[in-house]
Amino acid sequence: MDQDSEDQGTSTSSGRANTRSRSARTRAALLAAAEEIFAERGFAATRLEAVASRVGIRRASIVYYFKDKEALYEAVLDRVLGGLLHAIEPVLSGPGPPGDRIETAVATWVDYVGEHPSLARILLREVADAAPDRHPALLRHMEPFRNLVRDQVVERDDFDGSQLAPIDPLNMASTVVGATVFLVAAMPFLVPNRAISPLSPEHLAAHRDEMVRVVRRLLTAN
Amino acid sequence: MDQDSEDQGTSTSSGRANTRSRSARTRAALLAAAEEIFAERGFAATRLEAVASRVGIRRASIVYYFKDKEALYEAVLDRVLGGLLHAIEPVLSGPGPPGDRIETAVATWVDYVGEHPSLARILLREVADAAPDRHPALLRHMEPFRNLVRDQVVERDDFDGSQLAPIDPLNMASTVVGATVFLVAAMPFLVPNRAISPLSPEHLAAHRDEMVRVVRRLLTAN
DNA sequence: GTCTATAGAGAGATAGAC
DNA sequence: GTCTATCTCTCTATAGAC
Repeated sequence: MDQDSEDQGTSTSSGRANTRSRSARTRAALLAAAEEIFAERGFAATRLEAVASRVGIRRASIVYYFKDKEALYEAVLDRVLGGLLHAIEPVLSGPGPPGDRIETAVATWVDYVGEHPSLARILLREVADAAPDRHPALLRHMEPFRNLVRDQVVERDDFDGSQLAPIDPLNMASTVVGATVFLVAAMPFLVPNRAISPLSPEHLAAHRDEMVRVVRRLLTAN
Repeated sequence: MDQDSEDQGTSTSSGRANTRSRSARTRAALLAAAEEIFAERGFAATRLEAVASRVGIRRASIVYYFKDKEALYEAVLDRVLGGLLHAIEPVLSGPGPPGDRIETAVATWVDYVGEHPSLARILLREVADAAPDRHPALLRHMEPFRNLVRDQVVERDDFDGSQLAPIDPLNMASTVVGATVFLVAAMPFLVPNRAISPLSPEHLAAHRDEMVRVVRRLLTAN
């Protein structure tokens, strides 16, 4: 989950100042373009031609940075999920009572996705791709998140000696995540007129509050 | 939205008893197979070869029933959304106070999707495909649903003279639909062991109750 | 680093026999 | 109704020049 793995060294040897820099910039542009296009079209429908041309290079040149289409996709997943983890992990592992932190994390999650619609679409597709056998690429990138959830559950058990609400944390997480990604992806085209707006701040705020209420009840009740 | 458009007549003329029947059965099998495969792989990744072979015919024979891949997909959408409408419309348009009917419709929705995981995946993909410009095929099939929602809103305004809760019905619907389809698609592979189970009855029941609570609060509060 | 050129594999669509 | 055969196009991956 290495957000920025610019690990092609600072130029192999006796590096000129900007040798690495151009490469890094092209690589970053490639990742950004791929993220958008994978999100909008899905893996199978994405044309490497489209990714390359958006960056201003030729299709065959992509291979200099990424072995093949799948490696590119994996790198995108890594980047996009790394960003999410980076946003959520600190608030979830911070100070304060577990319940509060979870609520804050949910609010953070909603805001983050609202600002990163690509993430919403990619999650939507990854989950749709999940099959009894064909585990989606997502699974390989989810361990940090699973650990976060597990730690929270453990902490909550410690913190609040009372019988924990018999919630399945995965059930809860799935519900919140699903509601948010669907909303973020769907609203822009469900709302008749404003074709382009990603998601109005009011809608997003209402949704965020609603999600916080949902987890609050789930964490409290029973 | 014609659930079963077996409108190739009862055999063109002087029909033998089963001529139409074989055709209809193949067509139905094709639709069922296509629904599953489109749901699991998505439109682009679906191979007509896979659909044909599951039905026991050759790829080229599909064209006898459906002009091309896209026509097949449209027919699948039509079928699957028709089934959903068929399940929900009566309870939403039935007797009783609007609020109650909406809550019952939500419960019906959750149960229906739980029994039709293909629908969950297809909705997930359709929403992910939605783009500022590229309106997904789904849009063309959604009018009946939009009408249902609109009628409910109107009725509720009539019924309950008090100021209606200032909820955006689309926001609410999107949240519920998203939460449910995501859960239905994700649970089977999020839960470690039981690789195959579509969704445990307990999880589904908990989710259904939760969704009903969510809409109840949204319809009441404010 | 980026390009041109091409190999090679599918996959959808079509024609026409049975 | 279903099949075989084939056409054609698109896209990925690779080789190698600059």
